[in-house]
Amino acid sequence: MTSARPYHHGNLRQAVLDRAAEVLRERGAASLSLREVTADIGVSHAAPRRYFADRQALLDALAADGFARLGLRLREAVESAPTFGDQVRAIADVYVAFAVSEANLLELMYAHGRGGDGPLVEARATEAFTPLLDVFRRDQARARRAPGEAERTGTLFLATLQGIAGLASCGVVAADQLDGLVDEAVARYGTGSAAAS
Amino acid sequence: MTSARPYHHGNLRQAVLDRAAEVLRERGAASLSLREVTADIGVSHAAPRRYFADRQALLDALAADGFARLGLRLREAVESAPTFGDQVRAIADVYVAFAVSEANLLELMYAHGRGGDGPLVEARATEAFTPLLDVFRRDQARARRAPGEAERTGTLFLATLQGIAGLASCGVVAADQLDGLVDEAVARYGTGSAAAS
DNA sequence: CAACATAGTTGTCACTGGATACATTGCCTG
DNA sequence: CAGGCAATGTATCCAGTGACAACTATGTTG
Repeated sequence: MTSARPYHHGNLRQAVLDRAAEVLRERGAASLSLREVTADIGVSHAAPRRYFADRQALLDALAADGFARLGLRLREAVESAPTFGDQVRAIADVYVAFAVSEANLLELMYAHGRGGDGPLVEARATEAFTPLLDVFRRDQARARRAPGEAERTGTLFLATLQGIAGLASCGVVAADQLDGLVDEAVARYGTGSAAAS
Repeated sequence: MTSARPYHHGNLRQAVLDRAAEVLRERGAASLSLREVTADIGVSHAAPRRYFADRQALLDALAADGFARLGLRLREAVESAPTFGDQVRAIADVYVAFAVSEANLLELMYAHGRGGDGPLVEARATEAFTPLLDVFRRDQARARRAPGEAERTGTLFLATLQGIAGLASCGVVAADQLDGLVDEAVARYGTGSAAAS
């Protein structure tokens, strides 16, 4: 292992993704340089080209991975919560935690939609939000509501969480206000049809 | 004073800002090149250095200007609406319209907070949102609520609007869902102290 | 072992942004 | 009104970056 690095890295694609994710988290997508990443890994500057056609492809992969991880966490959160209210609470906690700790990644994930080219990313995005919307769909099934209201409420809840996290990331919302905002959002959206009380 | 002299541009700073705003709107901050802007204006690429120390300074100025314009529109919206509900409605319309039509600018405005350096921008941001929060503060004054609740509700409303616009910009929310979401947000936050329901 | 496919390297080019030395203009003072 | 001087714009150079093409090392297979 201390011998000269083998010609074949063996897992270069993943190594590039890992290091790029670190840089992204620390300094943002704008200052993510392919050359720096390759230098850190210890390969030549053109090595990743085989796996990522260009810089944008690497960013796409990072965004897609981000959606996959976010979706997984949302799914786990929903599955581990018994009631609608608990699920809403768990979703809020998971989403805001993700959004705050990986603010740069989330920005990349969303900024990407405007770029236009990224069918994979878009698919991952809708897939990631499915568990969230399902929570509201199931709640709607228990009550009598206008069709489509679950999607609208769920999307509005998602938008609220995203907005909270965004304002927190950019400093408009102070850190000590964050929990209170999340609490209020959960209170407003988590009562659903069951807890009309 | 603004007479077109062959040598002294006379209004170079504003010309750079104007052209940069166009490029930002069309193609985003990432592909905003000082050289391209100066070429479009017809001066050399180093000319703006007198006014903008570097590229980031130009972006800062654009973001600050964006907050100023957004704040102005919010203020006008509030002043032209008589009741609390109307004001909330007007704020929502103005904010979402701004966020959708100037998505790249808004991204720059928010992304900036993370950059760290920008006291001016931060001041402009809080200033821009003052009219919005004031609307909720006045509503709170009419009702008896816990102190600070107005700020929290207002901030939550702002977060919701920002989230809606963000999801719409990146395609997670389709264009034909946008109005419905805004309507529901207004319904949820615009009833204020009057409708405790 | 020879031919081939795969994985990574080297070299190069175009472009971008920052820095600096220099030129031109117009004001300002003695 | 002449010479200095600051404001303004120009001409160049340098470093970093992404894209691309040609080359080389390694693994695989008949």
